[in-house]
Amino acid sequence: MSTITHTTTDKREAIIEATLKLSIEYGFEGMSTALIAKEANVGMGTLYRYFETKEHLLKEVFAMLREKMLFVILSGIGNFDQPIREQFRHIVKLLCTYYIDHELEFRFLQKYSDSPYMKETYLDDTALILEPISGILTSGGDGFRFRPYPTHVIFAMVYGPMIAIINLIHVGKVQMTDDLLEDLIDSIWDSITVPDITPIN
Amino acid sequence: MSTITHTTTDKREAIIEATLKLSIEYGFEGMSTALIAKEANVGMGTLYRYFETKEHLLKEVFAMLREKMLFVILSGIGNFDQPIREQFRHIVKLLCTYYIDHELEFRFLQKYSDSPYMKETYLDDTALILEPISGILTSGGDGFRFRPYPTHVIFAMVYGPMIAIINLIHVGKVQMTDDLLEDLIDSIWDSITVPDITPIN
Amino acid sequence: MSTITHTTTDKREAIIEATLKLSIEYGFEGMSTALIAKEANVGMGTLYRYFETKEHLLKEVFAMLREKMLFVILSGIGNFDQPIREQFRHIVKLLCTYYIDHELEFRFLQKYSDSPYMKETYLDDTALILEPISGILTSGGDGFRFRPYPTHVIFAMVYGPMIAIINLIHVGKVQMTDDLLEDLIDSIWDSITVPDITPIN
Amino acid sequence: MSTITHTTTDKREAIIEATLKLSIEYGFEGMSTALIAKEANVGMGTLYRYFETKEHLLKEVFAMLREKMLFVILSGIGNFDQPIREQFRHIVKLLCTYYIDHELEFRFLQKYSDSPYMKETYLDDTALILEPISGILTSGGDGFRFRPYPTHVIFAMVYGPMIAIINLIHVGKVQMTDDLLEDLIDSIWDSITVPDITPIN
DNA sequence: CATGAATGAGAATTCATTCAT
DNA sequence: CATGAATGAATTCTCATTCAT
Repeated sequence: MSTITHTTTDKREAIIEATLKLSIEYGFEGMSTALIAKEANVGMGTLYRYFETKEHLLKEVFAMLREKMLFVILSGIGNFDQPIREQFRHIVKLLCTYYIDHELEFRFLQKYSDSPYMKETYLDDTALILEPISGILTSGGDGFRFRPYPTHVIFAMVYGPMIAIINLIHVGKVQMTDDLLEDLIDSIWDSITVPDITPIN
Repeated sequence: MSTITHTTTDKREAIIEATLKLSIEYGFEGMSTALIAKEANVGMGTLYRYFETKEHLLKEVFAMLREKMLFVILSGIGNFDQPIREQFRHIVKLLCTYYIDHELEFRFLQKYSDSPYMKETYLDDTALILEPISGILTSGGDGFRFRPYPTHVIFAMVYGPMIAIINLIHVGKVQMTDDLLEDLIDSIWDSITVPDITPIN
Repeated sequence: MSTITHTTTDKREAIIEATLKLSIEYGFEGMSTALIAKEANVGMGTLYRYFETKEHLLKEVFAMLREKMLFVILSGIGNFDQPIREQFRHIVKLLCTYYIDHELEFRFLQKYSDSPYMKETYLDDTALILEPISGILTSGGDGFRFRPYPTHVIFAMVYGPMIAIINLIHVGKVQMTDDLLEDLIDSIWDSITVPDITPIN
Repeated sequence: MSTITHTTTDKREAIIEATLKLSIEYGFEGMSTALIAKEANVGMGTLYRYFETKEHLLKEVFAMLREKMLFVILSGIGNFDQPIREQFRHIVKLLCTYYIDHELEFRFLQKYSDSPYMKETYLDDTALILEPISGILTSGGDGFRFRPYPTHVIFAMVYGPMIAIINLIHVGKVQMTDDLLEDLIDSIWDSITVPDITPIN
C-alpha cells in the first residue's frame, strides 16, 4: 500500500484483471499466459514473478474473488436484530445484485468451480455463493420453521435457483427488476420453510 | 446387430465410453485423444475414423447423452390424464433418479453446457435438463396457479435446485431417499406455484 | 491380354490413371493412397496388391510413361534416309506435339524428375525427353556441323527450350501453331549447328 | 547490427540456411520442421517464432533468394550504353555464373517454382530467372532483329537452355569454362535473333 | 483376388515456463 | 525487478501400410 510498492501492486492487479477478462472470453486453456501478459501490459516473465504457475494464478484469482465478494456482502449486511426472514431477504438480494452487476466474476467462479483445478483447491464449491448466509440458514426462526432437510440441501435449494437465474440474466433471457427479485426471494423462501402456525400444511 | 456392424459399434461405443469417463477425470482439454484411444483400447487412427475431430467427438457424446436421456424419460412418462402436479412430480422424480444413477452422464452434460464448445452447438443449454417437462410447465392447472414469472424463470426455479441437489448427492454430501426426493419436489413445486383458492398467502 | 486377366489389367490401369491425374492436382505427397484408390474405384488393399509401395507405384507410372512416349515416338519416326536436319525437325515436332497433347504425362514426368524419388530411379533425368533422338544428335551431317559442344550440352540446348515452351503452352501463355512450331525448331537447330560451307545460309 | 538483433538475425539466418540445405536433400515434405530446427541448432519453438508456418518459411526463403539474386545481378550490371548484344551477353553470363556458384539456391528456386506452394505466391515462375533482363529482351537493336516470337517465347528460348545447362553442371555432367559459356550465350543469341542485313531471311 | 477397417509412427504446431540480459 | 527470446514436451491429426474377412 506504500507508494513504493504501488507499481508492483498495479502489475499484479493488471494481471489478475486480464486473467479474469480473458478466461471468460477464451476459457482457461484457450487463454495463453502470453495473451494474459499482453493484455496486462507486462512481460511474460513478470507474470511468473507474481504467480508461480498459471494454475496458481487462477487459484489466486479465485481466492481474490471470494474475498472481494465476502467483503462486499459483509459490508452491506444489515441489522442482526431483524427477523431472520428479513435478514435472508436482504442478503440474498445483496448477493444477487452483486453477481448480476459483476458478470465476469460470477462466470469465473462458476467456471473455476467446475474445473479440475477445483480439486486442488480446498473449498466446498457448492456453498461458495452462500457462505455469507450460512449462519442464517441454520438458525431457527419465529413464525416459520425450516423444512427438515439436511443443511446442505437447504443451501442447495437457495443457491440452485439463484445461480440459474443470474445466468439467465447474464445471457439476456430475462430482465431483472426489483419487484421480480423480491418475488423470487419469496419463492425461494417458501421452498425452504413452512409456516409455523399450521402444523397441518 | 450383424457381425460387421457389431464390431464397428463396439469400437465407436468404446471410444464414447472412454471419452465420457476421462472427461470427468481430466476435463475436456486435460484429456488427450491419445489417452482416449488407449482407454478405449483402439488405435489413435481409429478414433479419427469415427470422429472427424476431438470437438466433433465431444459434440457427438453430448448429442448421444441427450437422446439417451430423452428416451429414458419419454419411456417412463406417465398418464397424461393425471393432474399437472402429479405429472410434474412423476417426471421430476424420473429425471432426478436418472441423473443420480448416471453420474458420469450428468457431469458430462454440465461440463459440456458450460464449455466454449456449447457455443457451436445448437441447444439452449439451461433448459436441457428440463426439455422433457417443458410442456407441463407452461400449461395451466386446477387448484393452483403458476406464479407470474417469465417461463425461463419458472424453468430456472426447477432445474436450479435439481442440479444443485444432484450434485450434492454425487459428491456424497447427501444420501437421497425416496421420501426426501418427494419432499424436495414438493418444495420446488411450492416455489413456482401458489394455491388457487386462498388468495391470501 | 487374355480375357481372364483383363479385369486385373483394368484395375492396374485404373490405379495408374488415377495416380497420374491426382499427382498433378495434389502433388505427390498431397495425394494419399486412399484418394488414389477411391479415384480408381478399387479398395485400398487392391492398390497394394499391384504396387508394393506408393513409391513403387510412382516409379511404375514414371516407367510406363517413358515407354508409352518412346512407343509413340518410335511409331511415328520417319525415313532414316532423310537428311539429319529433316529427321531432327520431324522428331522434335513429334515430341512437342505429343507433350502438348498429353499435359498430365508431361507434368508428371517433370514433377517426378525433380523429386527425391528420382534419386532412387536409375535414369538420366535430363535426357529423358530426348532419348528418341539421341542417335541423331550425335551423328554428323551434310551442309552443317554441330557446334563443338559436349553431347550433354547439345541435348540441353534442345530439350531446354522445348520444355520451357511446352510449359508455356500448358499454362496458357502461348497458343501453339504449326508455323510457330516449325520456326522454333529452326531456332533450336540454329543454336546447335553452324552452316558448313555457305556462310550465307 | 546491435548485439540484440545480431543474435536474432543469427537464428533466423540459421533456420533459412538449414531449410535451404535440407529442402534439396529431402524435398519440401521430406524435410520435417523438427529436422530443420535440429540442423539450425535451435528449438522447434524458435522456428515458429520467426516463421508462422512451414509454408511461410518456404515462401520467405524463396523471397529472400529472389532478392539476393536480383541484388547480385543489379550490382553487376554493366554499361547501358553498350549495344544490346553486349548487355545480353554480360547479364546472361552474370546469371549463369551466379547460379553455377550457388547450387543450393538454384535448386531451391527450381523446386519452389514447381511446387504447389508457388500457386499461393505472387510471381510469374517462368520468368523468374530472367527478370533482370526482361527489359533488354523486349527492346530493339542495331544490326539484328529479334525473331518475331511472342515475348514469352523469347524468354523461354533463353531461360530454357540456361536452366538445362546449369543443371548439367550441378550434376557434374559438364565442366563449365569461360569459353564454353561465351559460346553458349552466342548460341542462345542466335536462336532468338536474325541478322538485320538480309531482310530475306 | 478384393476389400476397407484398424493401426501407430510421424508431422506440424502450441504454449507454459525459464533465464540471460 | 522487468523482460521476452528460447525451448521442447505435449497435442491434434494424417496417412502409408497391413491383414482378417
